Amino acid sequence: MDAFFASVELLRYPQLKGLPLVIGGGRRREDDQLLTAHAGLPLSAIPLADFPRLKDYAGRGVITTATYAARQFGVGSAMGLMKAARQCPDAILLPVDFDEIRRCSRAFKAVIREIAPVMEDCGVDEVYIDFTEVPGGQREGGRVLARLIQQGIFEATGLTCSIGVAPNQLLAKMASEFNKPNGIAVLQPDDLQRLIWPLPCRKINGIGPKTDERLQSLGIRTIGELAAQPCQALIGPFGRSHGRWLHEAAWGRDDSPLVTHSKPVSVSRETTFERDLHPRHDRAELGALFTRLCEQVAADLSAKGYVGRTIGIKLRYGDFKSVTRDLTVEQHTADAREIRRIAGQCLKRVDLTRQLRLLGVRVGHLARPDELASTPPAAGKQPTPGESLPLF
DNA sequence: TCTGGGGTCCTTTTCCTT
DNA sequence: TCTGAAGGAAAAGGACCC
Repeated sequence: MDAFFASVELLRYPQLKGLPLVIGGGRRREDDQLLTAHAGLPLSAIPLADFPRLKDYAGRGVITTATYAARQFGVGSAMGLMKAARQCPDAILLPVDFDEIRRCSRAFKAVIREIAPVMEDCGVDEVYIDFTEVPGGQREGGRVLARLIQQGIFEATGLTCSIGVAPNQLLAKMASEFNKPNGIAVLQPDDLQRLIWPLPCRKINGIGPKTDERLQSLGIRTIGELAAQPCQALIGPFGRSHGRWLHEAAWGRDDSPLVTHSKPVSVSRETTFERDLHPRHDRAELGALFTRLCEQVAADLSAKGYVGRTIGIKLRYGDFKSVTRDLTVEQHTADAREIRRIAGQCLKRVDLTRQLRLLGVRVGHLARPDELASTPPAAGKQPTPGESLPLF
């Protein structure tokens, strides 16, 4: 029996379709002022007229998502807000409503689990589902079950979604793009040459801008052209592992199983400043931000029930170059002051003479506190005793 | 000119131990 | 005691995803 997978993607804010509207990444000071002015109201209850237009907004950020009306002006996900403002100055700029997104995310996953319990969670708005063992999962090649799921999600959340059904995850993901925003596409194994090969390589989940650029420089633009390359010809420029993967992907082959249970690898918080800050001249401001990031990471760890022993920092300089430093210690922790202390040690190993645009704090090597009770402390570097002078 | 935030995974380099 | 090889863990960077 074939395995069937479906990739479901929620289309956010469909109730606002028709309006040129974008959702901005991150929470800005203006958003907080707006929310304060409408104290107690959920975002959805604030009149649209009260939100700023892109042309009135001057600041850093990117677009998280945009309605189709806004996309007609050439704005779309991941575009800088400044650039978007030039393309579509009258678009309305909404802040991200994290609470609402989390609520919808939980609701739509609950609907799916009820119908098809073997599910891989891929973020707030995407999942893979194994149809194989679901009664009736094979009817009309999976279309019947997909329709049932679509309907259930709409009833629970008022949101539409697109679903792709295919013999594996790689193809299901691509199929889900075929009939956006509210469609179902069923891909059979012999559809590969007709429907997949004409697509640009970038459509393969895992081929990003860098790999695409290198493929283009080799004269490879479509998935079909990639498939026509002997595997050996790809191993040369891309290495054994990546080259083989590219070849397999072009032929629609993917035997990766669904990951139904996973534990987090790391927890982090980072923030881009409204203006670049200098470690010396803006020391007080940076110090407060640094402490707050550590407190947030500690709170996130506690909320999730984890402790970690690799503490790291991330800096982005004014020229957008990033560096990271981390330190693994013996004792796991979720304590904000301890994280702050170890992250402070990491700070001593980076160049602090240049303007910074971003600062982040990360904790990895996670474990549950009850897992540690029975195991001896792991090896790691002991923090130097006696240090603690804050750099910011 | 512009480029968020929170993640995962992979590769390469570095450092330490045997 | 010195040296080199080998292997593992940690560190750092980069690509990618939603």
